[in-house]
Amino acid sequence: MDVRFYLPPQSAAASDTPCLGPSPCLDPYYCNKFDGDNMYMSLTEPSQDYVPASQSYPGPSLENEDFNIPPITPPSLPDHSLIHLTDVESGYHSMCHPMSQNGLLPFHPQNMDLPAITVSNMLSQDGSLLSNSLSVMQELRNTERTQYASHPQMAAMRPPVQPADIRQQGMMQHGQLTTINQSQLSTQLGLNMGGNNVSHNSPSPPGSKSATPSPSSSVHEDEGDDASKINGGEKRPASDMGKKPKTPKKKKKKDPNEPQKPVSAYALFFRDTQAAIKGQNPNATFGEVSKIVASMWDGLGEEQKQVYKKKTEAAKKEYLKQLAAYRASLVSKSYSEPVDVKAPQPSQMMNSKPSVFHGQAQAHSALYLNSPYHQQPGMNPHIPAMHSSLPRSIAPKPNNQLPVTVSISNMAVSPPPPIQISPPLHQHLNMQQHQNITMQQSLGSQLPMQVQPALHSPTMQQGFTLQQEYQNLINPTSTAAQVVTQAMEYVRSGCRNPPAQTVDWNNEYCNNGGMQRDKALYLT
DNA sequence: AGGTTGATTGTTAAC
DNA sequence: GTTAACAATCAACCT
Repeated sequence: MDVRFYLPPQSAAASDTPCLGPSPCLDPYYCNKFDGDNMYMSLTEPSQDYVPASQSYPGPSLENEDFNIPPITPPSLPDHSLIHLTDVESGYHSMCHPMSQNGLLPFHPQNMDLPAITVSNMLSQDGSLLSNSLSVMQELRNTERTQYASHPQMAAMRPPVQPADIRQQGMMQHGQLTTINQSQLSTQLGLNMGGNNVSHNSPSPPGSKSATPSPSSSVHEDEGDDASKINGGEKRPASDMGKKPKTPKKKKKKDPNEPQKPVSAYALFFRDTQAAIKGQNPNATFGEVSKIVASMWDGLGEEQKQVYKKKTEAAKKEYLKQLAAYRASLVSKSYSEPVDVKAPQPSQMMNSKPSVFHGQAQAHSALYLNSPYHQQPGMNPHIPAMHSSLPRSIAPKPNNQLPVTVSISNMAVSPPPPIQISPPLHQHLNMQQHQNITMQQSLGSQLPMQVQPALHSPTMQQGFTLQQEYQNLINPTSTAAQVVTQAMEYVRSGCRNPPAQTVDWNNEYCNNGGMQRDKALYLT
């Protein structure tokens, strides 16, 4: 019998993260504390800069992926000195992100018939950020139906049973679980549920096991191997258990440094909402949560959806910027690589995929127009082979459990290994340096490392580039401290007075940023 | 197809 | 041989 103890990737890092309560909390997700008066519930909120632990680390993907948006990491970091503050103590909690600092949720069981759980990242009806607080009236079990019974208005608002409702009904069969009253949830979220005030129970049968089955891994296996393993007594994939056969997913390998595509509006909504749902129903399965989120999304007002869509669009724009920088760095890398790599044989050059480079070069030709390198005929034939050697050898295998540098520069890239670059190649890096010139102007003094040879690594340069881009977005003239100050001012003002020239603080900080950093900190 | 989350498990590398 | 880290997979739903 093989007994495993699974330690979530975040946990190790979380152990030294101030998990905010009287006692240490090793679980970054369910960090519940009770200090006598307040119960703190940590709902670590996934965020855009959250890098999944199970991220693959493939070679550079140079295909024509024209849509990747990397995580955007706001420049400021949460002040963990405030983590113990309650709403009263930290005035702005109630205005914006009651738990954005650390994911802690003030919980006052003595004050309520219905304990409230506050969840961030929610939008108000008019599209502006509510305090991002979602006070979920946590119903005790079996209260859902009585809600409608005792509140005729709500009962009247209850829409005809919809498919999602049917699903929910099915989910309500179990009474053991904490009930989520979605109408109240929505109300607390400030979301216009469009009359879709359907209560959602997220039953998890007592003793229900994990939300998801654990199919056997199939890292190497083909479909045929699946059968053999299954027959060998291993756990059968859920797809074999009376469910529709699932098409085997074959994730293509991606460069870990490659900007990540922006997630859809729905995905953002899912991120924001699932934490609340899980907070209410820790035992809810993913499927149940997903259904609830979906029904909430259905009931979401168009304005609210638009807010999410705008965020997606903003992320898209940011992605395009970062993608350009990323691809530029790839090309720059490709120039530096050959130093230590044998020149490819002619046949290799023929077999290499010209599109790999050419596609990139074309896609970003504007970036390279000034590159002397590109003006040198006869150089291109080396490029494909250079790329072929790029992948993992250059990009260190990211380890999410390691203390990935928390610096802003790390938001999109992993710490690059020192790359030895011969002097001539530094010339070619000028291309990128040119791109980064603004970055260097403002960050140069702050980043003395910049002069170190290792930082000629395109990867690092890219990181700085992105950092600078982000900073420029916020306020081209701001220092990091000023940025933080602006953020704090904004938050204190209830997220209603975005500082001039700032990036969309609603999106980047008030709505997500704080939690993003919480998540990021857990990861570190 | 790929994104959301988290749990689980197989594989692999390191000791 | 043990252990830790990584990668893959699944759930329901949306884009």
